Amino acid sequence: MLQVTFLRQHTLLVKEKLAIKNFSNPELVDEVIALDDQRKQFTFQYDELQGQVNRMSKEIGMLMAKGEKEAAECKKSEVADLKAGLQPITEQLAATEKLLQEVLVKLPNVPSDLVPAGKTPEDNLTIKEQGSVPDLPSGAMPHWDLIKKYDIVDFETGVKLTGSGFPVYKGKGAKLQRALISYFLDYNTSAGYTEFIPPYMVNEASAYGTGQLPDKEGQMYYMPADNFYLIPTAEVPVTNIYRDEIVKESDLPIQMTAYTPCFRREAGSFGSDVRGLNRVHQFDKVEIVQLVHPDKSYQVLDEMVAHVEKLLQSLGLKYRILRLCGGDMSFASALTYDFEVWSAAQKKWLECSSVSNFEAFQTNRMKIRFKDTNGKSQLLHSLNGSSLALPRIMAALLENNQTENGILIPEVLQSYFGSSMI
RNA sequence: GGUGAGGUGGAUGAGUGGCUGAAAUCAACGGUUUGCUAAACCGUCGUACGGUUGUAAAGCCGUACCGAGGGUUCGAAUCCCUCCCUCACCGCCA
Repeated sequence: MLQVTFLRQHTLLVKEKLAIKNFSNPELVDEVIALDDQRKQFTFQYDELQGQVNRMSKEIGMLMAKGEKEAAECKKSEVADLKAGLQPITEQLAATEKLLQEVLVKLPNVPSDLVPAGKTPEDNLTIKEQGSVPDLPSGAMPHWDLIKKYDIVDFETGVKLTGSGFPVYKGKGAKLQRALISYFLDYNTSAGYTEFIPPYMVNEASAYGTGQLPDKEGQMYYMPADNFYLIPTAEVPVTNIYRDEIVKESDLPIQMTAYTPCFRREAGSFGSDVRGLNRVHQFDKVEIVQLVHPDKSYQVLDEMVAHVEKLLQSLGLKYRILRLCGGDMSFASALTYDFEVWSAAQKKWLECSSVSNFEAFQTNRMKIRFKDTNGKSQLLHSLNGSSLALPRIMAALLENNQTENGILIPEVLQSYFGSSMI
């Protein structure tokens, strides 16, 4: 959620920038400002009247104490008149505030200056491409065949247990998941992130805080009996840890990491996009989240990108880094870098991480603040990224590392996995 | 699931209709002093919104907030209703 003062100060700029996100209702910005003007007016009127009521009530109390009943009764009727005038103002104020809020949440975050214009993923900017394509043996297979050959992931049984998109990992497949999770977490914690194991279900307030609600409820699994949502990413519970908190500046930066399963209801695409592990309803992911001083968020974004990049390098995967164009960015993000790994057998790029700076967009909603050196509270900036999402990493590892004798396990994983081959 | 108790500022905790935006203690912050890994003393110490003064830093005034929402009343942390949550014991269970 954008801040109204920011919209007032940079009205034109905001409209220009929102155009880069292909936002089609720039007049909503003016609407917000007009509604806020109204809000101020009604607030002023309400405060004035209510102040009078409060003063008179005190006087009545003093008159009663002195035993001047008649004077008190007289005042009471005066107050009654005032209160009659107060009621419509109260209603108008509430209505205006509600409307303001409704319009405000429709405005996406303003993209940073670095964001390229564009509408589709083709317009994303490739920042870097690195790593080599391995020479695959003849008869190289895509991962959905490899997992059958080595019997490490079983989709059919997943369908039997739950439905499509709920894979069952088995034997070495399960072990490899565990190895990846442990390796990723250790990598993150040694970089200074604190590990968390959060709940996998959240309440409405948390889902609202990170922007899943309102609007995107269809993308989450919902438990009506308890009004809980299954988390689509660890970002939701982890960022909400600091909801409604004011932290000390000396406690910054706050760096958190968590492994969680992620649950996504989203109606899938079609064809090879959804085959195998490319797109599933339940998957594992290790997430990193930072809450930082607003002056530092872009520096931290670069650090997080470098952090994820080194992790991919350590796995020996060919990857590329994209700076997302306005049209492909999420609603809440100001700047996003996507990481994609090369799937040698499918001959396509698979997204495995998305690292974003949300500036104060999320923290404004969640009221995550810090006290600056002058003792004033200011919103923090929030950032998050995957480090990393497992299924596509697994797919790429299986495909790129297949040999006639089996699948090679990257060196950094071997101590976690317990052997060098599947 | 059953029974009971309760939700007050960073923490503990007082406060059952007006002088309570809220005692006290602790923590935190600033200072003084003595000195050595600390004590004593003094001071400061919630948030949001609105108005106003000021170039600004900041100040002043007002409004709201004592789990959330509603009600009674001239006036509510205090009374009533609904909801949420926490704790304890019991039941069930990993």
